[in-house]
Amino acid sequence: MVRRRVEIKAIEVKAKRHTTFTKRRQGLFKKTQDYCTLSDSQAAVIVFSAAGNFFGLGHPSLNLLVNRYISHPKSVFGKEAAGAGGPRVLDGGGAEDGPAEPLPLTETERRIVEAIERKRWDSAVGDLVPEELSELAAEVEKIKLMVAARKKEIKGKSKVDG
Amino acid sequence: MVRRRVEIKAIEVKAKRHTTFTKRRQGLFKKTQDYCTLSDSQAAVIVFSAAGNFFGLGHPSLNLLVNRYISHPKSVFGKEAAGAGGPRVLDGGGAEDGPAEPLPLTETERRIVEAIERKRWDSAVGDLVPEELSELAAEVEKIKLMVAARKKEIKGKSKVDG
DNA sequence: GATCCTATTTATAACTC
DNA sequence: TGAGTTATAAATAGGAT
Repeated sequence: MVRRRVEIKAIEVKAKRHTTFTKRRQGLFKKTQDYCTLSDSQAAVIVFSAAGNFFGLGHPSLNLLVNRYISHPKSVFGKEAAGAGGPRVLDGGGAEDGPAEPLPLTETERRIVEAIERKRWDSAVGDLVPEELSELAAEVEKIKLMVAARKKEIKGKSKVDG
Repeated sequence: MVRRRVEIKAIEVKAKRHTTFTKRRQGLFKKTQDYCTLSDSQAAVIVFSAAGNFFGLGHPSLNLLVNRYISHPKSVFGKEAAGAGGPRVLDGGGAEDGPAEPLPLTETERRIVEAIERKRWDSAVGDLVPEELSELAAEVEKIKLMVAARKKEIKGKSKVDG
């Protein structure tokens, strides 16, 4: 019965902390869904417990929202991002013409090129560390998005041009 | 003064809908932050308005959480490789040693390599014809599967953090 | 543990400035 | 527009089962 108001600080007692982790997550997810319905918006929640367990929710879907975020200019993955300290992304920013000389490749990019040339994707990926995997995963997402966009473009043209 | 309880359905009146969109987002973000503090967890929220405006929040950061999600086995990257009945394995199923000399690249592969080197994925993909798109899509699938497999491999080796 | 209960705290719909 | 105010609905801490 909520004997007293909550202090917003880490709950010391493990059992209580876990109960709160479970109960509040339910509340958070419900609020997120109500939010989308009421305001005709799209929202997603990503949660990782201290132990590393994953919980996620998204409307219409978590993957769609993550994709949308990744391709958004305000994300570090987005085309217009590329802040000084942020992780490097492909297509590093300019809508301008291609650079006169190739930009230096990251280690991950170098691995990919090598993998393609040797037709041995597996051997290249097999050595990646977690950070590189995340980078590669983000890059793959970008390719997927562009493939989808190109497909849409083709579809649109075929309707008009035959 | 909350004259009546909220019905969870799309708010018709535009002004009201937008007010709710703004106010509830504040509440959602606050709850998310409190949640992380109280239960010692990590959480992120991604929101897109109906008009396409982006709002995001993450603890410790949105990018970190998205990265963590992307590389998590339960994301789309992990799902497909997880099951025994999943798609067949990449790289032609051969456990054989790599070829002594590089195989000739397909036109698509050549495009990809060039794209990586120029950091201009978009321009490369933008010129693809449907057949090439299919090929690229297949390549992307292969990367996804190997990322997932590698992720699984890492997880198995390390006991992981606390 | 999960789920139900319920006294309180918290969030917020309508309103005002 | 956006930032309070306040009466009421919703969420929830601690208990009970």
